[in-house]
Amino acid sequence: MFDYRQEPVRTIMMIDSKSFYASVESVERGLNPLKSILVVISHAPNTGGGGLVLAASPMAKKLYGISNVSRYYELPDDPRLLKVPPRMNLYIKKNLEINAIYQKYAAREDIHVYSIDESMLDLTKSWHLYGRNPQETARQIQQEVRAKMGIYTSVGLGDNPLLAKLAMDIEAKHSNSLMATWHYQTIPDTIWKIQNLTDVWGIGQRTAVRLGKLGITNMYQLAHTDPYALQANMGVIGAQLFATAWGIDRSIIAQKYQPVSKSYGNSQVLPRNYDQAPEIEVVLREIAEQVGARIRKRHLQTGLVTISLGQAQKSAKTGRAFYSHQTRITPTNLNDELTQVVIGLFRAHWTGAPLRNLSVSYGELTTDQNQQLNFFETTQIQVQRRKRDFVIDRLRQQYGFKTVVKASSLLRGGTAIQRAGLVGGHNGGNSYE
DNA sequence: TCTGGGGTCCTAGGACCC
DNA sequence: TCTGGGGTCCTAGGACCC
Repeated sequence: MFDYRQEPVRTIMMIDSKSFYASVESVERGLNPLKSILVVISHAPNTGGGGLVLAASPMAKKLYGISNVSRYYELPDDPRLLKVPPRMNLYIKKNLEINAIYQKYAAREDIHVYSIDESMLDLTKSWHLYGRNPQETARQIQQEVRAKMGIYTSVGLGDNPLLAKLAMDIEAKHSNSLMATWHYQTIPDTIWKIQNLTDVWGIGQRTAVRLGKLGITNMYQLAHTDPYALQANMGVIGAQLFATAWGIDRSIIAQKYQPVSKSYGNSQVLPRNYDQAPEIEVVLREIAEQVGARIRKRHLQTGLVTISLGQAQKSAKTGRAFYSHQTRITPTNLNDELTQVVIGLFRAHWTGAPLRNLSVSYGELTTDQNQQLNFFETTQIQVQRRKRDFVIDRLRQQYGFKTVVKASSLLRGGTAIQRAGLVGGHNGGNSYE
């Protein structure tokens, strides 16, 4: 069907730090990450102490069937099981150290940090410097990370990024060697053997159901369906899925991924249902300013503000729990302007139904070389406001969030003070304000 | 499981323009 | 003026990933 001679053949390595958070916590305690029985569990202040398992060690998974979405109350009451709080800042630091090791093996532009525990390396030009074949080089990287960091890694090798990622997800993670290699030539024995569509990167529950309606329930069937019918049915996604089934991925790491963020946003689940506009607005202001600080730190301005409101219950009318609204604005990164837009969106669109989830996101980012002045206020006032925002940002970076707190955050409903020190909504681990 | 949190990409339909 | 046609921009929603 496909003439693979036309496809790019590279040596791509997808590396995943096994049970990363749990492994870091094990190593910090002098335990072997494969033998320890440990879970990292978040006590988010907003979920009433319910707690959510962010990571479980392999043995914890095996012995108790704990998964990464287990809740605190589902955990067994067994003293052998270590339950530890997350330290997000530590994981970020360890991730940087691991990637520094990778940089010995591949040039910076040939490394793509995919997530906090996954990186993709293009070793086409460099693998031969370290081993007689790519597998030997991969083994050496695994050993070095294990020796220096105590962390085990799963490695998928492939002729392109897609094959490497699938080799890692589907085979390497579950094999004893923690390594697997997938080539174009072995697709019938690898991709086409995948029975569960949702195991495949890019196919979630909804897509699996849609494919099921077309009579497609595994990867072999997907590869042997009529691609034109698929595309007619599912658009670009259909074409992409078909390519995936044949292991086709024409991207090259150095070209495909530009690390520039397109948007920044924060969201949070509220500690209870909020049904009063003033207390909802307090939290929206807090989030609006939190995201504002993030874009100011990167010297960006936003031209597109989006809020998303999650209801306590699905709407009887629409059947949905979430709705979002956005608006374009003259680019800014000033708190007063951002909060004004966010609150304006809220007041224009809130249905009045109780809310449990709030989010604010800033897109259309541009650099803030020059401040856009508006027509309604004097230049002096606007410049002062900008300075004030930056001064507060610096104080908080140095001395902690609570150094400067808005009076409104002390009102009923505010969550910012409680959440100070969280990283990605979880405990940063080195913040004792 | 949208009652964890932070992102990206795609699509349908409407507004608006010529 | 849903009965001409093409194009762009914008918004809201859906789906997926880690």
